[in-house]
Order: sequence, then structure tokens, then C-alpha cells
Amino acid sequence: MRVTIKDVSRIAGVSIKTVSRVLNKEKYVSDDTRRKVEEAVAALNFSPSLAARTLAGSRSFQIALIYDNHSPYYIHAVQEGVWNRCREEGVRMLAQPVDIDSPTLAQEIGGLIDETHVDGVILSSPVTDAPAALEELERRRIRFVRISPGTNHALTSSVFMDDVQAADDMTTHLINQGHRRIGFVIGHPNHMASDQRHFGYRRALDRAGIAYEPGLVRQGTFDFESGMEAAEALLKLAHKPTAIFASNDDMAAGVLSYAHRIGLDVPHDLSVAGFDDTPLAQLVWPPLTTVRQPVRDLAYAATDQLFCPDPAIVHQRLQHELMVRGSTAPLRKS
Amino acid sequence: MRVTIKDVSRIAGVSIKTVSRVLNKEKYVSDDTRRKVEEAVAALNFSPSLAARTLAGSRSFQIALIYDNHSPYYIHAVQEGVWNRCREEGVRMLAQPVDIDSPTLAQEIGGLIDETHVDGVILSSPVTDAPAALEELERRRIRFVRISPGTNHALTSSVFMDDVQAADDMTTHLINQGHRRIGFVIGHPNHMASDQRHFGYRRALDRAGIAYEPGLVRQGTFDFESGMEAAEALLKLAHKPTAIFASNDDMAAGVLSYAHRIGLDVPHDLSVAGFDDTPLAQLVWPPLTTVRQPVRDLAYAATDQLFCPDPAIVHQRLQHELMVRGSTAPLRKS
DNA sequence: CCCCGGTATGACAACGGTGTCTTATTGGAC
DNA sequence: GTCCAATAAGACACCGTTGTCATACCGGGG
Repeated sequence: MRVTIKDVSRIAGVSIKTVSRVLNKEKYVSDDTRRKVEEAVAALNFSPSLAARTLAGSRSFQIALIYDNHSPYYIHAVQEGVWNRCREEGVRMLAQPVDIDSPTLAQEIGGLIDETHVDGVILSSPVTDAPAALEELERRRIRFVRISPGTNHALTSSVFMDDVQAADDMTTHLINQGHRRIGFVIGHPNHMASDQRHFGYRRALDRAGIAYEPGLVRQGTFDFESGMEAAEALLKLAHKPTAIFASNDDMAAGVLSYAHRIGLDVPHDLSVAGFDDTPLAQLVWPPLTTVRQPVRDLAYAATDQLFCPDPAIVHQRLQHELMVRGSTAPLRKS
Repeated sequence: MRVTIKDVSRIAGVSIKTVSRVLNKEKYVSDDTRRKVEEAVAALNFSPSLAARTLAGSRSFQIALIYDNHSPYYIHAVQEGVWNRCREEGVRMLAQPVDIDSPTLAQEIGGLIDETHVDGVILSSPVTDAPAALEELERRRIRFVRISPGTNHALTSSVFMDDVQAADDMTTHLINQGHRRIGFVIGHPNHMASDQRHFGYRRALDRAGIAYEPGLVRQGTFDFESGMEAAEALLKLAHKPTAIFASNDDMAAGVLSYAHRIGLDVPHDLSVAGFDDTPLAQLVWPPLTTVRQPVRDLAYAATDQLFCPDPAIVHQRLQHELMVRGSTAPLRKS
């Protein structure tokens, strides 16, 4: 029924163990033998049983990607990045959604590891900051890499981008266009990134010698709705902002929507900037100036680190990119 | 190091085999023994090795979800549905992205099955219609269920929704609001659903006694850009449509965007309808009237069928839902 | 009282590979 | 020519479960 190493070894005229050696690219196999085995493998279209390899060997050729993020775009990008690196390595990816607030989180992760013997784990934000998850992984002494962790940076290897710098860059972009009154919409309070983006905004203002005005800053929750509300509050001010920087694209879309509704012309009456460069950024009019998070690359780099034989703790920062589109423009001299 | 059945059996004071029986919920275990084993399992926090179960037994407690769809929303919803059903069953889900145009598609799928011994496969559209994939699965005699297949309906079990009826319903909704000149933007030619939605549009017109005008129908490609272009073409007609029905939300957003740019008031000057009910539908102004595809439910139902012990071929149709929002309105008497 | 089917449990091989150890064969340094 | 390290390949146990078969007990019908 199933094709096994035994069949391959028979065809190639060598021992089972030698076939195993070829499969695992071990040293001490003659070129001639290697070729014979490879031909037999191809002829039989043989794929080794992962279950058997896992049971007998010390590797499982599987890693787990654990996530709890409700943005399909983000998850999709992460999966793609991890998957791409896995494919190069001939390793399977187990995608594992979890609920970081679940009281059984540690148990679920522990069970996953015991059942599947995964060789390593990728943690995607915000699971990166769930203490229960981190403790469980530590206890099991399994290697893991975190994508965009918010806390405990020293703990493990991680890859991330600099949210502070990115928000600073965007704010500076607006300042360079002549804006002085720049509104800001803070992200969801649960997200580490929200604080960092807020801080980057302040830092850029400081450097430009512009006073930070709390009245120009509103709390949002990362959704469209909250962007609209923030825009309404900001644009009803007596001394209105000439630009609004929202901490993510959904909220920026909300700002845009409200601005249109009250008849403002974006970008000439009001510049609007977002963050994340989701597809949405190009599905609104005008297309949003925003910050591209290299999510796919982060995921790829994280997986790469997981496969790296050197177990040193490494922190890798990837570069963000300012995507300047139609929603921001130089301040009109009025 | 690792906790095994042996440890459990020692603690519980029974044989290895008996523990196995409890784990697999087999008959012929006394209540007393079962309880003892369950206590030992809990005490040791034992999770059985999937690799060993797979190797020794006839099941692998894993299924594969194979997809090649570039819409993150769709994939995410499918994964969620499949995952939810798997979790109930205590089965792992292997998410496997593929490229349906790859010449090695069959080999990849074959390799996946050989390596992982998955118990079954869920095929998500459009992999559902890749002959190479179907042949390979047939050859391996593995059970699989298809989500929204476009062809070969008789071949295997499947779950789907009625795209024709949904497009018919939406068109009828517009007709009921008094519209007679209804533009239509066809979806990507590679997608089976495109034809069906187009056909549903015609059917509704027919039934209402409205002539089908090819001039009111444009080819699109499911993306924002093509929606804008189609809108431009349609709205430059001497005898303009009063409503435009786009085959998906992205294109509808494009229509909306173009309409705004030329100063039309949606929905009073023009009604716009989409299809799919992606989150985008509520991130544009006004929010889109669209059709909700029950993607998550489809995926859940498909997985349920996969687990169903009865191997009969079943076709299950799930109900769509018309989401009437702000982008459509009764025709203004002018 | 004996036999039998239903219930409850254990012994043991097998699943398909890898880890470890052993053995044989080279080719170069002395 | 001898010795040794490097190279090449095989024998065999073992990984942690499940499938199969054997065994023992129990209660009821003849």
C-alpha cells in the first residue's frame, strides 16, 4: 500500500539506513550510492512518514505558529511569511489560533507541544506578551521566536519594527509639509504599539519645537467608528488641526469618511495619515499616506531565526516604509 | 523527560493497553478503571504523542485544509470554520497554501498526504476545481470535502451557497426599489462564481420583464481598480444606470469611489450594491448593501461532513443573507 | 453443573523511520 | 609495510502508541 524506506532500499540495492542517510543529507555517503537512492526515491515517488521520523528521531519537521489577532490581513501576512521560510526548509507549519484570555491557554499550548513534538514555535503579537504562554514555553524548554513583542524584550529572540520611529517619521513628514496643528488619534489601549506610536508623535513635535497640545489628541480603539468620532471631536474645535494622524488605517478611513461628510476636501483642506498599510489604504479616496509594516518579512525573519542553528538570543529590527499617497499634501498658504 | 502512556499506566495501576482504551473511548472498560486512568492522566498532565498514534494506528488525528485564495478575509473565515469543528473533534488542522497553477501541484498534495497521513482533506475554492488536485486525492483514496466547488458537483461531498439565487435576490432588491437601468460589473473570468452571479442578475431582470442590455454590463477582475473603471464607463453613458451592482465588495468600493469623485450622491443619485460582505463593506461611506456569504459556516459544515462516519456523498446548501445598508435607496422620482 | 456469550484486561508484535554501534575499506604519513 | 584516521555502509534496538489475540471472570439458559 504505502511506499516505505524498505521499498526504496530494495530498489536502490542498499540498506534502509543508507536511504535514511541520503534523506537526511548526512555525510559519508558515496556519490554513486546517493544517486542510486535518489533515483529510487523519484521512481517510487516516495515521501517519508513524518510520524515515524518524529517518533524515532529527535526532530519533527514541524513548527507551530501561535496567534490571536483579529485582523485577517495581519494573520494572513504572518502565515505567508512563516510558510515561505518553512517551505524552503522542508518543514510543516501548524497554524494555531488561541485566545490569550483563556484560562486554559497554557494547557492548550502545552498539549500542542506534547502532541505534535514541534521543533519550535513562532509567537505572533499579542500572544508574544501573554505570560501564561511564555512561561509554558520556557518550562518546556522549547525554542521560540516572537514577532513584535511588546514586553520582556530580553527574554527571547524576536523580530520587530520600530513603531516609535515610524510614528516620528510620519509626524515629521506632516511637519515638513508645513503643518503645525496636527491631530493625533491614539490606538487601542491594550496594544503596546499604541503607546509607542503616540510617543513617536510627541518626539517629532518636540524636535520641531512644536508644543504638544492634549486637545489635539483623542483616544481611539483601532476601528473605523472610533476614527470617525475622533475626527468629529477634532474638527469641531475652534482652532482646527490642518492634519490628522491616526494610529492605524481603519481609524484613518473613519477620519476620511467624516471629513468627506462635512464637505472637506482631502488633502487640500485636511491632510490625513494612517498606519499599517492595509489594503484598505488603497481602497479609499484619496489613497492613504501611511506606514508600511513589513509583516511578511518580520514573519519570515522570525522563522529564519528559529531555524538558525546558533541558539543565541537575537533581536532583529526591520525597516518600515513611509507610503506617501494622496491623502497628505503641503499646507495651503491661506 | 516526556510523559508517556507507560507512566500513566503505572500510576493508574493498569496496563498500557487499558490506558489506550480509555484515551480512545473504547467499550469494555469498567467505570472504576476509567476513573482511575482519567485521574492519572490529569495528574500527569498527559497528552499522547500524535506521531506514535499515527504510526501505530489507523488514524492521524489531523486533517489538511488546502487553499489558494488571495483574499485574506476569505481564508481567515475558512480557517476559522474548519478550526472550530476540528477543535470539537480533538483533531489538528494543517493549513496548506498552494498555487493551483503550479505544475507540481499534484506532487505537493501527494507528498503532504504521504508525509502527514492526514485523515481527510478540506478543499477550499478555487482548489476545488483544480483537476490535478482532484485526481491526486482520488488516486490516494482519501476522503475530502469541497467548499463552494464550481465544477464536477457529483464527484464528492461539498457545501456551497447559491450564487445565482443571491445575485438574483440582490437584483430583485434593486428592482423593487424602482430601478430599471441596473449596471452590472462581472467578476474575474477565472472564477466560477462570476458566471453564476452574472446569470442571477439576468434571471432577475428576465422575471421582472426588463430587457438585458449588454451595454450596462462590464467585465471586471474583482479588484477596486476594475470597479472604478467599470463605473467610469457606465456613468459616461448617455443613458446612465440608476444603480450599479458589482460582483464583489472591492469593485463596489471602486464604483463608490468614482461616483464620489464626479460628485454623485450615493444612494440618492446612484444606488450601489456589492457582494461578499467583507469588512470593507462597512468601512466605506455609505456602508454597502451587499450579500453575506456564510463562509465560516460553510467551512464548519464541510469539516463536519468530513468527520461524519457515513461516507455518502452529500451536497449541502447554506443560506446567504442580503445585507441592506446605506448604499442603496428607492429610485428618486424625477 | 456445564457451556456460552458478553465483559474486562493484559501480552506482544507491529507501525516506519532514526540513533548507536560495528565492520570493512580506503589512502596517506612514517 | 604498518598503522591510523577518514570514509562508507549495515545490523539492530528503540521511539510511543494501537491492533490482534489470548485470557479470565461473570451470570444465565439448558
